[in-house]
Amino acid sequence: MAAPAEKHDVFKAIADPTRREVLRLLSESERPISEIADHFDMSRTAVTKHLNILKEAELISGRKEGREKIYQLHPEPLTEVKQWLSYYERFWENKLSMLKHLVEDEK
Amino acid sequence: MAAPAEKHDVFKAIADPTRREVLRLLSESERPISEIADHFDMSRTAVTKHLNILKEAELISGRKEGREKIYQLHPEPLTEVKQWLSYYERFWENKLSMLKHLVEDEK
DNA sequence: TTGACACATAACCAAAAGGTGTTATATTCT
DNA sequence: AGAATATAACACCTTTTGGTTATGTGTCAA
Repeated sequence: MAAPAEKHDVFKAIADPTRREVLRLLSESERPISEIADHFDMSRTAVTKHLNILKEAELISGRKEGREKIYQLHPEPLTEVKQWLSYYERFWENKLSMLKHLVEDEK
Repeated sequence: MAAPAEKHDVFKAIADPTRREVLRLLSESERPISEIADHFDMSRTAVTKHLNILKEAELISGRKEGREKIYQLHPEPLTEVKQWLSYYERFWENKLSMLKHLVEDEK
């Protein structure tokens, strides 16, 4: 049975600065956990927890390679955030929309 | 000490579904607290807490009008999220070599 | 095959988040 | 003035989050 798409939703996943930094690191290149942990002032176990949350949000995935586990970025779920955000873009891109949006039937 | 001891960042503010729903409600029109609370299955007190978090993130503002407090959307801080996202957009829009292996299609 | 390495997992803890109800204050309407 | 309404402020409870240390499992290399 397929994993539930959003056990951890993306918004929660990116809410934490540490996790955002992890995503940035992985956007540069895939890395093993130890290399990721070196960038933070916390234990490797704590980093692993963050990685698991990101993995449940399907923002990263890990493959085993020998005794290392290499994590890599999966940016697709971020489209959900982008779509959510696009609804609000009109409010700052054209100021007049504060009146306009009243006529829209959203949802 | 101009900086508030606990400035809620935007990412944290939008991480909660209830708060995102509040933003959506306020995007339709400004509303008093009681009207917002009617949309949720929780106490008005709990809603007020969410409003305060949104206010600290400067996503909403409230003005007193008689005995009511009217809350209004301020979408500007969302630009921070948009900018953060734009860094990752290229990863799914331009198919950079690093992410070649990502062949998942969208729903 | 023994020992060091890389990671996972479990047990535990403190603090923050998210909820409740009650009381207090300010405003409006008779 | 007094009653009703809207919100703020306060105290408290429970769950989640983010971290720790300790221990276990699989892999590589001498």
